[in-house]
Parts: sequence; C-alpha cells; structure tokens
Amino acid sequence: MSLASKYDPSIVEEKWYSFWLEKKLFHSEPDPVSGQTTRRKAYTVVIPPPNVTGVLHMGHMLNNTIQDVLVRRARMLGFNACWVPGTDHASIATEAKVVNMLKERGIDKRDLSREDFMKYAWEWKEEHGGIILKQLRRLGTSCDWDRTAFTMDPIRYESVIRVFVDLYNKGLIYRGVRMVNWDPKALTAVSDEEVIYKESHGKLFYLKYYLSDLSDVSVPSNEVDNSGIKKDAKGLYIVVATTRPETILGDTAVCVHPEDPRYSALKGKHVIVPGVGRSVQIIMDEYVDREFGTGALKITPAHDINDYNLGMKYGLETIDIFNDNGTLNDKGMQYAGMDRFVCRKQIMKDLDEAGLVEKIEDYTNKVGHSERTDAVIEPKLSTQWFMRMTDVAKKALEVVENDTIQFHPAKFKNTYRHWLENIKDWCISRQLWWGQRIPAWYIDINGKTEVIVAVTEEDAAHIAKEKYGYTGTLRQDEDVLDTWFSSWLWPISLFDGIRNPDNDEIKYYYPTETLITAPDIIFFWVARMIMAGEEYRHEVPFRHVYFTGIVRDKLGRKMSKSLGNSPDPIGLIDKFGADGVRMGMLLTAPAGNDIPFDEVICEQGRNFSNKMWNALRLIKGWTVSDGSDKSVQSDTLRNNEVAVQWMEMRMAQVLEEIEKDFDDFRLSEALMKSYKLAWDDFCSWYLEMVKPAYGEPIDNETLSATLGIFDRLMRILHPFMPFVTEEIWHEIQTFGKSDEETAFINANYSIMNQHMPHSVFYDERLLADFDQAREIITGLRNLRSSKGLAPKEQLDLYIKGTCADTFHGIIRKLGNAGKIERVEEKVDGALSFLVGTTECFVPMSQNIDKEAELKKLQEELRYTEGFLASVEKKLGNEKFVNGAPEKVVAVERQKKADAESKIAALKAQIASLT
RNA sequence: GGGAGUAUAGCUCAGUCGGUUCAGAGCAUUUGCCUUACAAGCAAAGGGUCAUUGGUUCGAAUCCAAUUACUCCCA
Repeated sequence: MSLASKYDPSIVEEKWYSFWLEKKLFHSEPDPVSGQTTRRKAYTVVIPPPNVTGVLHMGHMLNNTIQDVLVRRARMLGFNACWVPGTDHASIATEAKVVNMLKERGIDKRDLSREDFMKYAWEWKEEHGGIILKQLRRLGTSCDWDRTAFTMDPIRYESVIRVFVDLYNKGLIYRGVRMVNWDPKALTAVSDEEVIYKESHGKLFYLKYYLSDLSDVSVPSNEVDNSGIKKDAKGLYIVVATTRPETILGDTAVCVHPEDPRYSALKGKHVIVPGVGRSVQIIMDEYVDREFGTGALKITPAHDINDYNLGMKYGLETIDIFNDNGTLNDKGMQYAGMDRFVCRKQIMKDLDEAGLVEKIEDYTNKVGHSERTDAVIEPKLSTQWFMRMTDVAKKALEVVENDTIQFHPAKFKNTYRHWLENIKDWCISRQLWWGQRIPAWYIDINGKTEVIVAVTEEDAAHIAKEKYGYTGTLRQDEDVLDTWFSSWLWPISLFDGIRNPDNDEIKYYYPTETLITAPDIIFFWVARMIMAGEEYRHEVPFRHVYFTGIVRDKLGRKMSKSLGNSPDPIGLIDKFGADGVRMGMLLTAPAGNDIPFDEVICEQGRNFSNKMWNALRLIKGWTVSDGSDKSVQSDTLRNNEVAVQWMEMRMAQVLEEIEKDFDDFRLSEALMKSYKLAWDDFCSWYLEMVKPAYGEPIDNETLSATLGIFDRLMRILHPFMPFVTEEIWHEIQTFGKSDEETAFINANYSIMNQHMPHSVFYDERLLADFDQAREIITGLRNLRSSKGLAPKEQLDLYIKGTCADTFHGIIRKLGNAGKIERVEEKVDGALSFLVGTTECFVPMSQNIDKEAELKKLQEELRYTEGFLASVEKKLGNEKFVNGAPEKVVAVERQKKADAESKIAALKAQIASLT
C-alpha cells in the first residue's frame, strides 16, 4: 500500500486546483438554445467585490467558503452554476495608496494633472490590486475566473455613466448645496453610511458670552441666582457649553429655549462671542435641549447640521472657518492655518487667560469618524450631487416585505425596514480622481452657469448647441462618483445588462440566486442593489440574501490590525489545509451569528480530512475474494448484506435532513450531519461491520457496495471540502483499475460535476432495529469496561423481549458476543442491562458483585417508579385526558405501559439477586 | 435618546407545531486502550435551577409580561 498514514493537503490542493482550472470546470456559459433540450436553470452568485487594495482576511474566508459551498452544491445538483468574481475600485482607499506611492517616489499629487495621476493609479492597480483574488484560489473557490470583473473596467465604467445620465434625466439625481460629511484627510465628502460614530472622551467647555447691550436687563442678585444671567466685574454674561470651542470663530447666534425662564429677559438682545468680539443675536427656538449644558446653545451654521437648519430658519450668517484639510482658514483670525485640534487647545488657553472660561467638565460623546481614513468627520457645507431615495426606497422595501427576496436570518428585515423608512438622499459625489468622473459639463452663458449631463463630451457639446446655442468650451465636473454607485449595479453590469439590456447572458443569469454578504453593508450595498434591480430590470437582483456573522477572536473581540488578533488566512491554510479551514469556518457559523474563531476548530477539520483519508486506506488495503473458494463464509455474507442495507438507508435518512437544512440555509447543521454520517455511521459503525478480519479477503459485492457508498459520501462532502474529496474520489474510481485506465480517469473526470446524491426511500423499521442493536452492543462494551474484562473475551447474550434477529450477526461481531439466544424467562446468575423494555443477560463465569448490581438496579427502579408516577398523574387528570390531542394521550398510555413492564423486570431481577 | 436581537453543559451552538424517557450536538474534560485504516485514533463516562421573577395552560426551555446582563443598528 502506497498511501501515507497521514493526509497531506499541500500537494493535493495544488494538484486539483490546477486541474479544475485547466479543465475550465468553473467556467459557465449560458446553455445553448436548441429545439429539443431544455436549458438547465442557472444558479448565479456574484461575489461581494472585495476592495482592490485589500488582502484576504477571515471575513473573506468565511464569506467565500459559504459561496463556494452553495455554488459547488448547485453545480452537482445539475444547475448551470456561475460564480462571478471581481473587485471594486475603492476610490478613497485606492487613491490614498496611490498618493502614498507617489510620495515615496517624491511626487506630490498636486503637481500632477488628472490624466497623469490616473496613469499612476492604473499602474498601481495592475501591480498591487487584486492580490485578494489570487489568495482566494488557495481556499478552493470555484469562481469563473474568466469572468473576473472590476468596477472600473470599460463595461462597468460605461454602465455607471449611463445610469447616472439616465437617473439625472428622470429627475432622480440633482446637484445642490448641502451640509455633508467631510473627510479632511481624504479631502472628500462621504455618505452618511460611511460615518462611524465612536465614543470619545472629551471635555465640555463652559464659555462666557457677555451681553453687549445692558439696557432693560435686570441685574440678578449674586446670592440667589435662578437666572441664567450672571455678573462679574466685567459685566453681565451668559454661559454656553460646547465640546468644540474652536468653532466659536464661526458663531453667528446663541439660541435658548423660548420657555426657559432663565433667559426670558434676553429676547432680542445680543452677546459678544468670547475672544472673537463679534456681537451676535440671541434667538429663541424649541430645538434647544434645556437640560444640556446651561440651556444656551451657540450656533455655528457652517459646521453643524442642526445649526445649519436653524441658520436657514432665522436667516443667520454662515461663516465657514475651515479649509478642506481641517485647518483654520482666513476667517480663523490669529488661528488661521492651525489644525482644528491644535486650535482647540490654543483657543482655550487664550480664552482662559482672558478670563472667559467659566469651567471645564469631562464629557463623553459620540464623534463621527470616516469609515475609510478614520479622520474625524467635519460637517461642511458644499455643493454635491445627490440621488433622491424616497421613491426607489418604497419599491425596495416592498420586495423584502413580501418575501420576494428572503433574508437569512429573517431578523435583518427589521434593520432593513428601519433604514428604508428613514432614508435620506444619497450623496454620490466624491472629491477624488480615482473613479467614474461625473458626466456633467458646465458652460457659462450670460454670466450664468448651466449644467449639461450627458454620456460623452460630444453629446454634451451637442446638447449645449441645441439647447443654448453654445459652441464654446465645456468644463467637466471635477468629481467622481461614490464607489457604491458602481457596486449597486454589480449583478446587472457583470452581465452587461445596463448597456445591452436584452443580451442573452443577462436574461439567462439574472436574477442571481443567493447573495452572501456581511450585515454591515446591508445599506451600503444590499438595499441599493435591490433599488437598481427594480429600476433597471424591474426585477429583484437575487432571491436570497444570506448574512454571515462577523469573525471575532475567541475572546469575542473584533479582529483588527491594531490588536493583532487576526490570524493570517494563508498561514492557516498552510497549517490545516484549505479543507480543514473551510470546515473550521463553517462549523461555528450558524447563519447571522458572529463567529468566535479558534484555530482548534480548523484542527478538527484537518482531523476529519485525515479520517476520510484513512477510511480510504482501509478499503484500499482489502483483498478481494474471487468467489471460487469458500473463503468468505455465508454468515459473513449475510451480515455484510444487512450492513450495506442499513448504511444505504441511514444515508438516505441523513440526506433528507441535509436537503432540508440547505433549503433553510442551515449550513453548519448540514455540515455537522454530513460529518457525523461520514465519521460515526460510516467509519465507526459500517466499516467496522464489514471489515474483514486481518488477512481475510472481502467479498466482491460488499466491496463494490462499500465503494459506491464511499463515493456518494465524498460527493455529499465535496461542497464543504473540495480537495480531499476529489483526491479520494479518484482513488475510488480507479480502484483495481489498470494504470492506463487510471491515467485516463484521472485526466478526464472530476467529482465536481458528478451528481449530488438524493434522498431515497428508507425503512424506518430497519433503522430502529439497528438503533436497538447498537444499544445492545454499547451495553456489552460498557459491561466489559465496568467489569474490567478484555475486549477479546467473548460474552454470551440472552435476550428477553422484543428484538429483531436482523442484526444478531452484527451484535456478535461488534460486541464480540458468542452465543445469542432468545429467552422467555430471566437468566439467573447473569449480569443484565435494559435496552428500552428489552432485557439483556450476560452470564458471568466469575463472581458478580451483587451489592453493586443491586444498588444499580434499585436506583433505576426508583427513577422509573418516579417517572411512572408522573405519567399516572397526568393520565389521572381529566382535563388532560379530555383536553390534549388523542395522539398525545396515547403516547402517555404507552409510556405508562412501558414503565410498568420495566418496573416488573427490574423487580424480578432484584428478587433474583437477593 | 430610539429600535432590534440574544441569554440552554466549561466553550460554541441546536431544540421547527407548547406534548415521545426532552433537556441535545460538536469541541473541551475525565477514564481505559499503541485492538494491523487512522493517537490527527478507538471505546466509554461525567457535566445543565434552560438568566431572574411572575403569568397563561391539563402541560412551558418553547407563549406573555416585567427585571437583569450582553450584543448590534440608528441618531
């Protein structure tokens, strides 16, 4: 035998992945349309495009393992499975990488033209982008690599541009001045969804705003001060609390609640902004929270969304004090050029010296950070492009509410609904270069700027001429579109369904079947894809959305670079094999639950691969009886026949459960059941039943039945562990074949496109009989172990009660029983155990420890009597007998009868011992 | 501040219609075994006040309410 006793994944994985690629087994084309044959149904999955700058992390491992399981299974179920891979261009992240690369080469982005920058960016992308797709191959993913797409490749780019123009023409996209989330590090606006609120320990600064006009204001007494107005040597003042003192440079009002008695005297008055010297009015609005701080709120319309709204309401001046990079601009007085956080310290120092600070308190609040750069977001007024969401949101909500699209787990419907019902317009412009440049051109006519939106500059020029009679130069918008504005078209644009809506591929592959993604992009991506599907295909983009959990470390912490608690996925694959890691990821991953990741589970996966490998070694080691001699005895043949029959039915039974689990997206359950079918039922029971004694041959029929079962087991396991199953499957196919045949099979066949076994009829009676036999075997083993008997010592067995004869041969073999006889009466001088109501007696040559036996029996008697009492109480209850369903009552009666006969048996045994 | 979810064995989780000897699985632990496929193994064992309190019901891990703890989302 040439097989090593330990399975080595490294060679096998390399070999089969190359083979699959070479044979193009991952590739899908729409089935041809021909008169007779019907096309297979497509099973399409689109990858959630990883960020082109990304490297593989545990989240990708989980996500892509799940996709691969579903796709491989679908393929084996006879679907035309197509899994399309690709990456997104990640404007902010990529642009940052390119800027860094340029910096290292001594080039400043600002010195480059847009065209030159883009050249460098593409160069970076070609060289460093998409590492992750290469890494995914190590995991065994069966993506159709020929279809690999990128959100900025020509088809996808053009699709985005066309959609923008179309939506603009439909009135769904507009340009306007709004308060946006400004990322001062990336120098771009970001959408609401890209802002992460984090708890931050800061200070609450209480500043003095002196009144500028004192007439009519009654001076409060210093002793009892119920008023918000205070007095010191310099005059009357009110106190305003703020977390951001630097923004006082942009203050244009102070606001109090109209019903706040502390400030009622101040209506129409003015105060001096501390340190700035500007006199601003006091306005009254119910927006103010009287409980917060002192109840007086400073208003900075340029730098806070709520202040901005108040500013609009009261016609306040808007003073923008920041540059785009977060430093103070020329409105920042002596602080101009200073960073906002440096300024905060400095201005507090200055105010304090000027006696303008009342007090400072510790304060914890939530501060928005950029999802991409982690910079503190600065609310900023700017002109941006937006997409109207109200109408599209309605449709997108409907298809999820009515289960046209099913979420797994369904609880995410709530999250989804909540967002869509409170949706705001989507800011889609980004002040970057890396991305689809907004197809809007500006022309100046009669001192007015007009905007023209068109797919190409030629079109725009044409429109300019037609509409405005303008023939001068056109100035294109400098901004690009949000990356998600590409991703939301992904399921459509991958099949060119935007540019060519009637092409065969989009009609065949769309809608896709299942989307597998993490819940944190339910808004960013899932919801918007549904909107795009409705808008451009009038159809949902997928039927099912499977939300994975977040992979955490075993302490439950999120994996992060700073904690260093994320294992290197490739290192894990090196250590445990891709199959082992895949199993590890899946075993702990019920849908939607976070995964506390622990290497130990990958080890379990590796061990399982090894177990299957060794089952192969066992079978391969068997010699075959040629049938001419009587070397295989007839009772062995009968045993084997029963064993095969049982294993077939057991497999059918488990398959039925597995099929149900897949329908319900309970992948970890399906895997666990497959695992136990293979390890427990097949290896521990079935193989032990048919295994010939050392040196003995096996009969041909049992061998081929065993190979057939093993073959199907490998198919069942293949979606979970593609490599080891392919390897073993080939060994099975080539078993006993000539070298020539073996070479042919190995070069031309793969488990990948074999049929997945289906559940068939099984006889529950036979399975139940086996369960009883198994318990008897376990009873015998227990007896041996508790009495310290050697496994080799044969025991005789006498059975009183119901017990099918079918498995007696098996009991003899696995329980090492000698004689097995049916008896009508109990056997004296024997040890006994109960299996259900059936009594098993094992005569002992040596002395029986009567005391211990008695104790055991009496304990069991006590328990059974207690149980009987509870059943009798139930049956004695008229309400139960009348109220409960007949079936339930019948079960209780059966329980009573079983308990009674068990008690009788126990009593008889006790009597025989005393 | 608003909303959602979770709580079952040491750990991670099942428990579908309220009813079967229903309290389960895997891992971990303990014990005994190098039994000619596998020590990455084999055979067995122990382990739970189903978060707490109350309610509905003939009957509750399961349904309802409150409480506690944790998690996530939104602002």
